[in-house]
Amino acid sequence: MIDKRSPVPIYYQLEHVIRQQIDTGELQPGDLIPSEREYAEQLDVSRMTVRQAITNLVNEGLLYRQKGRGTFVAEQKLEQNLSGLTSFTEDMRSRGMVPGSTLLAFQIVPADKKVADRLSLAEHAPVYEIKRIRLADEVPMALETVYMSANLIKGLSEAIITASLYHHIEEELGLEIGRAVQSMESAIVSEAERPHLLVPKGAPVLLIERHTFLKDGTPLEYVKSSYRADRYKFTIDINR
Amino acid sequence: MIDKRSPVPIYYQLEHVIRQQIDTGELQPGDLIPSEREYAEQLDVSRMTVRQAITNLVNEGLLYRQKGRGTFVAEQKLEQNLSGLTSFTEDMRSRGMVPGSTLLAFQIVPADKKVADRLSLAEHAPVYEIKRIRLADEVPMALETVYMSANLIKGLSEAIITASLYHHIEEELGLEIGRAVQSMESAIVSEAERPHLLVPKGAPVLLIERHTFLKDGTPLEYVKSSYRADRYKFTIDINR
DNA sequence: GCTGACAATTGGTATAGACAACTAGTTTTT
DNA sequence: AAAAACTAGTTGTCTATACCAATTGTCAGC
Repeated sequence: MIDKRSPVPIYYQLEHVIRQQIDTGELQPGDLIPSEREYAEQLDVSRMTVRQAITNLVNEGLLYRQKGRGTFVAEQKLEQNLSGLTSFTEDMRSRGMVPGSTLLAFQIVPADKKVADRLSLAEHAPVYEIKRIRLADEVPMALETVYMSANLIKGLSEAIITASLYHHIEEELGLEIGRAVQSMESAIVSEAERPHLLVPKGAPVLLIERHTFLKDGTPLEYVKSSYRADRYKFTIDINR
Repeated sequence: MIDKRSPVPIYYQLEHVIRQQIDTGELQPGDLIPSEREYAEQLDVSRMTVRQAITNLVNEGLLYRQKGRGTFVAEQKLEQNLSGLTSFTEDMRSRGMVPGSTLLAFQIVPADKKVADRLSLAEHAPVYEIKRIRLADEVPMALETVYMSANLIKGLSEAIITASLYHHIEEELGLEIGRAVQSMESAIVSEAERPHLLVPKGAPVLLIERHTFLKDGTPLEYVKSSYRADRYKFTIDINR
């Protein structure tokens, strides 16, 4: 089970063992695990070594300690539902729906002041403007407009957009996405959007704006979307 | 600087000192901090104790270690704009507004099916119901309803709520908040809410639902809020 | 000038032990 | 019967020490 002569640190081996016992269900959420001294004696290692293994698992949120009582298996951690940073396609799939898309516009335009600012470009610099209706199970879910620097992402085509834009950026161009800042607000559907979203006059929409940046901080894209409130709810899981 | 007779653990005191030196700029990103042995000798404590302090700061991302070289101050962490998990009070303060609150209702009621489910309680179990108008710069910003198990959080009073509910839970009761799941959607203001929010008929609101859990997985609270769309925008920073 | 050996310094892993603080149950006292 | 004292077991903090592994600089030898 644990090999003291192995070059793999003992605390790391023990971590692995406990992690597996939780994975396989041998240890259930709420279960009391053996005490630190018990592990130490059983494995013939120092208590501090056991402590190091357990501390790491506590920091990961798999276990929690209670002074005077013992150490317990934490409730199952929810997957981090960062639907913000995943693509629309992944987002819909994870919700059990079939994603689709209708291209409304795909062109290179000079950046207006707002877009230039968001992408840290000079005004009138060439940017792609991509407008799409996003479908879920064939029904309109959102209206989306993407802006990206045409100099940064060269040679975009309609085919690439239809396939997977993110795949192209990360795999083909080798650009690494670092972080995204997303803001959300509530609004009433505009008359311009209404025919595309097929909602009644005065219907609420969730307005999402996203700025995506590469690992080195370069702005990659600026996206504005309007989601139908009757079909879309944004969920986020926050760990302290 | 460090008091060995203090009941506050030494490693915790040292953590605080280093954290402050980073805050004040005495230690800049990229700086090499004193070695573990140096700290140990200077403070006349064991190296392991120093290590514990540094390890915690490394886990927080404030420092990073390099074997054979030393320990360095990490690049400035993006502020985690988790406006979801901070309280309304903190959220408003960080936006430069003065938070306020008007208590509409504070009572113990039997949990209905939905609330009981969200809090993992039996139906009709006693829960606090706290309804408030949240103000920012004296103007209504949101309507909020909080549900909490009356058996878990005993002895709540109006005074405690008005002061700081979270402070009471974490400091006085010693409960540790672990994570929160928050969902957001767009909606039209209901006629029941309208008089409190002072918005015209048909105005959009941002509906936020939050479930907060303790470290051990116990549901702590279930909160429903309606934010005025004309005054509130939710921002989130996502790191990959 | 370059290379290799060496030493000094750093963090990484591990030991053995001590006492404090807290919890839960048992026993004794009141 | 209730309260208090005790006990055994837990995690929390801390010490003192040892050796390992990686990095860096120095110095001798070619």
